Amino acid sequence: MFACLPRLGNASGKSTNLLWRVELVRNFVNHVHHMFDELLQRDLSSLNSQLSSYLRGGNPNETLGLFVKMHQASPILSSHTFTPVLGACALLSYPETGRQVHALMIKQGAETGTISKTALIDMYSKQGHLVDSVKVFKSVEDKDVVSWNALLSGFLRNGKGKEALGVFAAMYRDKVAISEFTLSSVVKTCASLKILQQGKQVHAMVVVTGRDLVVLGTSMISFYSSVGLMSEAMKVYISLNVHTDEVMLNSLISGCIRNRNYKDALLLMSRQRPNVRMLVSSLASCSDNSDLWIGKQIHCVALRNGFLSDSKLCNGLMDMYGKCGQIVQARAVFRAITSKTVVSWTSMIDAYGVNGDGVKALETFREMCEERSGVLPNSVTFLVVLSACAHAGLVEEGKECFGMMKEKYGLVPGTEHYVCFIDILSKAGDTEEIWRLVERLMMVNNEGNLPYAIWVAVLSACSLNMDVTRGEYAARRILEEKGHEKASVYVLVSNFYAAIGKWDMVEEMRENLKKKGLVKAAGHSSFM
DNA sequence: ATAGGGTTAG
Repeated sequence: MFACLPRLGNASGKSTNLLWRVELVRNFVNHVHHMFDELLQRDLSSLNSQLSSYLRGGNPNETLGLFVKMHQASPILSSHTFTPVLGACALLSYPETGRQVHALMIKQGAETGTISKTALIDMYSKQGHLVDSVKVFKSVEDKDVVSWNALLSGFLRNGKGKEALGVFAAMYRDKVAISEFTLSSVVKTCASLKILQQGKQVHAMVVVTGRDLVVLGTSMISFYSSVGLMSEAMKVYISLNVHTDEVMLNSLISGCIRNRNYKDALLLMSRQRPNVRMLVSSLASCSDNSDLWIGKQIHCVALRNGFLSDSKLCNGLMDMYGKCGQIVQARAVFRAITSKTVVSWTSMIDAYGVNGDGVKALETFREMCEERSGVLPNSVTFLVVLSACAHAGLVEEGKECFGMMKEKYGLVPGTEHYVCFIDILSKAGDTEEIWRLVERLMMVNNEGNLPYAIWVAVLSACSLNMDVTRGEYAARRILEEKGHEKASVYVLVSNFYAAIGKWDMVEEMRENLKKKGLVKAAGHSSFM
């Protein structure tokens, strides 16, 4: 609506513009009147459905824009206003907008009721604010299956698989009648945790309930693919006797490629016209497997079908070439992209970074930061830049970038950024500075707890630099950590003690491993 | 109000 207003910035200059300025203000006032008239003519419920239809059409910005105007025009809104608006907030990832809407809901008394609260649970979890999500869930008086499902998928989305299973168990205890939404999320949880037994049990439940088999079947296929059981995935596909569902076929094809079953992949690919989404997910599998040959085949298919104008596909190609060490090819794809997004730039920087060319990575990063690139670096960009610096031992540049991230771009470093930065400082041999950083982090963190990954980074820095005192402190923190009683913990700590020559402690770690039954059989070659 | 494809970056 405001797009048709003249730009006030043009009014600068001579006094002859005065008349024009008056005209401009008059236009503006007319415009506002017009806007109010328009709003008054339509009642709240039709505006609410307009909000929903913007959201369904994939235009969260339009939803928020209309909402702001509605809020200005009339102070009272209904809960049907807020649910689509929360959905838009969830999509847009401006963390504070959702909170502001929540505050407004409380002010208007519109946050009560299961449906409103479920929308809040969903919004907070999609924003990564799990704590708030759980808080809202606890406040729901009449919890129904949908609010439970929203909580479950929230844990899943935020990488908390174990907690998601805990929610499922709680639903069982509370005798909640589960739905196909529940099953779908639980199957996905089993896939992310790679737990075969539970996944099979859920498969049985899917068969018993017998509803929505195409969607649930697709989940089952991707579950079996992720645990490496392609024969089971294939069985599900055949038993459903639905051979043309694009989503299901894409799931099966990318599973085949991930498990290096190229024969079946090609066979299945011939059952549908190639589509961008399928090629992109296949490319991701090629990147993981460093399968340059099949990656090149996909490049050819994309070329023949005219898909090279798709920037997402090009990003996938760059990533594949980068991971396969083909930096020249990655660069060629990058140069040909007409509208480079932040992902394109980040993929290119990372391609240089993983190939050890920190200088080229930084050069590309600086080019990206110039205004004419039209994009801004985000937190993933900084992560790949920092990891390129760590990899190539570019200490000063790494420090500069870490500072720039906060000061110039206002981005908050996450655990991964700190891990990378500690790695950089470790390359400089500076455990003093690492320790100052750790102390500063412990001050701001509640109860002086730091994420496990940070202590791991500190410990390996201490191993590298033979810092016995600080290393032993980090080792203690790591061993105290709950839920990390895995072989990798003892191996990590044991490697530190080996580095500083404390062989009695190395032995103690080995004893710990034995006591907990974590010792693996020694490796041996497989020929007879 | 919740659910299917490791769509692209670590």
